[in-house]
Amino acid sequence: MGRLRTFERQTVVQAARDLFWDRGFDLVSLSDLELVTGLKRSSLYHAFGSKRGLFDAAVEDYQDAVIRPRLRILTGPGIGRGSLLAYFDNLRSSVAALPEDSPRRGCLLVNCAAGLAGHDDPARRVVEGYRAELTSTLQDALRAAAVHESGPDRSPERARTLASLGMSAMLLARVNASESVSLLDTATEQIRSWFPEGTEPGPAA
Amino acid sequence: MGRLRTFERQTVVQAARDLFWDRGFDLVSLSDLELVTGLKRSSLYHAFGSKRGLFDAAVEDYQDAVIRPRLRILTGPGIGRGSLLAYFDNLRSSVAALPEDSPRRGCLLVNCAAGLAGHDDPARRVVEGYRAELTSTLQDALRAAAVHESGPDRSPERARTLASLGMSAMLLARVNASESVSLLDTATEQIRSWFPEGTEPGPAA
DNA sequence: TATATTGTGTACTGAGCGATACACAAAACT
DNA sequence: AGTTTTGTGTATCGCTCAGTACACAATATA
Repeated sequence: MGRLRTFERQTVVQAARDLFWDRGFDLVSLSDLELVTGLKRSSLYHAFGSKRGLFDAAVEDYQDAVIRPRLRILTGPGIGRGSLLAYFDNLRSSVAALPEDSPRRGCLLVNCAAGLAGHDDPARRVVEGYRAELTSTLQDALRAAAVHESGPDRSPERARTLASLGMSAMLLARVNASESVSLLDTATEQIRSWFPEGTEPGPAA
Repeated sequence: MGRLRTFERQTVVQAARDLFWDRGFDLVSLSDLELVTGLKRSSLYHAFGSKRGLFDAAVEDYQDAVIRPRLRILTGPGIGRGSLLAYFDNLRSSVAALPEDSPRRGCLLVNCAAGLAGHDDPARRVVEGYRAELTSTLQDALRAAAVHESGPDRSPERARTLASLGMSAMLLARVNASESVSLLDTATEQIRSWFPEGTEPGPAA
């Protein structure tokens, strides 16, 4: 059926994703994309239709390769206090470990929230989906961690607080990395204060 | 000493500010600025030197006209629980009251944090200054509200939590206004839970 | 091997960008 | 009144942008 593709789609999408992650949609040009992908315009347009098409593919890959693996920590085995702590510890590493000028600092979707999503409905839906999934996943873990609590269910407010600390940390990751880490540490402190050590059941009863 | 200016500098700066607020630096063109200010390029360049110069003036005006008046609620008389509640109530109104598509939704500086400030040092410094001032002002009010508390000083973590809720609310203001309001309500709940009613001294002893 | 089909490279388009050159307008000074 | 100084309008600069036309390359099918 004709000539075969000589590049791996995923490799190209990920190179584009890191560039969009770093600079945002508007500040990435097609020449930039040619450079980082090693492809010419014609190939990019042939495969993705438009700059926006490539961006959408990059966002999808970002969700698959970055967001969801991270969220899976929260839903994994031993959901509850431990998974909440693991989630924020993981996030903390991803801010603290990267060099000051790494393009992978911060969060592509948080950046979208302040940019594209303000006036672009598809982008808004993606960002809102991310926020909703993050909040509800946090809430599930919080409820699981609170099984022995009496009184009203505090998990909705707690989920909002933790989600806010996480999103703000991503927002500040490129502005003040150490403060970003402090926000994530604050999330950890909050979790520990809500669920003191020893609250959780061990791995084997 | 020559011909007099026929426009009010502040009027022009504020028109530009609202446009930058709405769309961000990159998505505002000089033609847009001519439209909203009613001035021609030559006058704009004569008065502000460059698009960036006008943007910087707009950011300064934003701080003077929007940020600082709001922060002053926190430092005013009766600093403490009441001023904290007033601050977040005021913020809540500014999100809830504006129409869905108002250009004044969200926060110019929060948007900068996710955009310009990632790669532009002057912008980063402005955003970081804002964050630092917000956090320390919140912390002062929290400390004042906690004068009767014993034990370790919890105001640093509390300030980070409240600042995060505020920044996240601004971040989400254009994505999901009702969730933005919920975050601000969560901040209010937090304040009330830390400082139950009756904790505060009345206006007159 | 011939043909159809698909991927890639080169060169270009029209549009919009930020910025500027320069003539003209108007008011303050002598 | 004449001169100087400053604000404004017009027209245009060079550049970069996203997107495209088209020739050529390569491979699967017949």
